[in-house]
Amino acid sequence: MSVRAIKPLKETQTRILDAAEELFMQHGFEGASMRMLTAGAGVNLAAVNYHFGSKDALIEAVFRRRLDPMNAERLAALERLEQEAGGKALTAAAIIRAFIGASLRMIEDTHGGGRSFSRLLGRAYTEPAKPIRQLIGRMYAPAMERFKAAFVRAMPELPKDELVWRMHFMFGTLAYTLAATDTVQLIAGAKPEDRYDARVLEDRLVAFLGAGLLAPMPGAQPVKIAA
Amino acid sequence: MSVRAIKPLKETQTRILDAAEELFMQHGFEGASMRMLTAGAGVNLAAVNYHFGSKDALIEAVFRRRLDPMNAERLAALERLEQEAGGKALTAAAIIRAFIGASLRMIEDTHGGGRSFSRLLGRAYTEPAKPIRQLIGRMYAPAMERFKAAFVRAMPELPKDELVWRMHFMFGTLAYTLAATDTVQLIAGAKPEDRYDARVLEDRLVAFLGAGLLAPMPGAQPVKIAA
DNA sequence: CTATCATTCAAACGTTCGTTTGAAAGGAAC
DNA sequence: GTTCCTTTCAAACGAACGTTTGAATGATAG
Repeated sequence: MSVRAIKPLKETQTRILDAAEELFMQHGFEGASMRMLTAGAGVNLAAVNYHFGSKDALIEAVFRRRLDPMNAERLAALERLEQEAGGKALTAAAIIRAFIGASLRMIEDTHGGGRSFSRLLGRAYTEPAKPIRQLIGRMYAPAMERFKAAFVRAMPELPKDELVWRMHFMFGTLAYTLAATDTVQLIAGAKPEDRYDARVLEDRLVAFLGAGLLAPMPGAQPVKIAA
Repeated sequence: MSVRAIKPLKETQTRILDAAEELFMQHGFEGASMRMLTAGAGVNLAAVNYHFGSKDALIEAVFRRRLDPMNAERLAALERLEQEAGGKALTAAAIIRAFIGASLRMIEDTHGGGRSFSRLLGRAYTEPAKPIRQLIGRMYAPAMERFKAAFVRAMPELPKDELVWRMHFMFGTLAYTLAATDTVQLIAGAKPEDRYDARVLEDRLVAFLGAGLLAPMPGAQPVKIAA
């Protein structure tokens, strides 16, 4: 662990991670072969097994590199909001913004590779392979608990069952928006060029999700909420 | 094309399609091998290539079998609504219900295999493989055009750009809800047992999505809509 | 200069992949 | 009974997969 050991080691590992991010996004985890990955990174075929141990371990490393800081940023944003508010309740819209902001800012990170990762992340939620889903679930768990509690405080009159569902829906919207920036063009008229303006996208998402989260309860009269 | 030719042929093809639906859902398109698929269907390894030509053609057949009728059902529901309404404008909620109903009813079809397919469909939207995405897009195109027009009539004051985005969000919520009924459990407290009650789920989705679609425009004051 | 050690490299490992092949099976037509 | 034709079957195809190996490489420490 001398000076020598640090620089070239990190060099190679980083190049592999960057290439993996891009190629996993393009071809999926099974579709991107070791030969593809190492060729894309400009390293020897054996380098992934040497530095990470296996392909599965590489997949985990790809997620861990971005997801841990991203969730930390989320939590920091939420705590900043709560401190600024003193004891007062936050609005649902503000909490949503804290949650999705970290994801959306990554879309704009074109040269740092964040954009590839954000799309990859959007796809990972529906990945068939169980280990990957479990990994994602584990990495998100602490942040989700915190945000759920924040939403409960912001909307005390909304039943917990319903909140859980609506957070689920919110997550789906975000995941799909991240994943599909370049994929299925289901609706004619979508303009790809403004998809990557994170600020506009954030406003649109907050408007849509905020209204959805605060919607009147499904079955009952318009204002059953006031109990 | 005698009597003989029809019965056993459909038998084998159907068994392959059923097994493929289930196994593609569990392992993904690349993860489910031909040997897995044919073993699951109880047919010879060569049967897929004989009846469908290739694995890719099988994937297409799996989607086509369910998706074409599903979109036809969607369009029929919309037209029924419009006829019932006479010349009057439909509500956004009613249109949403017509759109998502066909998908949700499939979740409840446990013995017919529809449930496997609905989850598979949810995943296909974020599939890395381009041919699959293009296939899905092509199959949805006519229905999406129709529903977009219906939403425009129902919400004439909403700018078209914004509508396209909100339909995109709506689609994401639906796709994720279909795909994730058994996958990522991001939010603690979600109860799997009531996930498959399509009627309750439909009401919840309509409440959430209806509010989102009708949300005030993002940037401006609460009632910029009235222009 | 020599010894050490993390890293890179070309080559090969055994396995599994999707597909093809040619023969066997078996009912229908005459 | 023989011919025809669709379907099934066991076996094999070459290609690509993730991983392992043992020798070269090259910078560092004594």
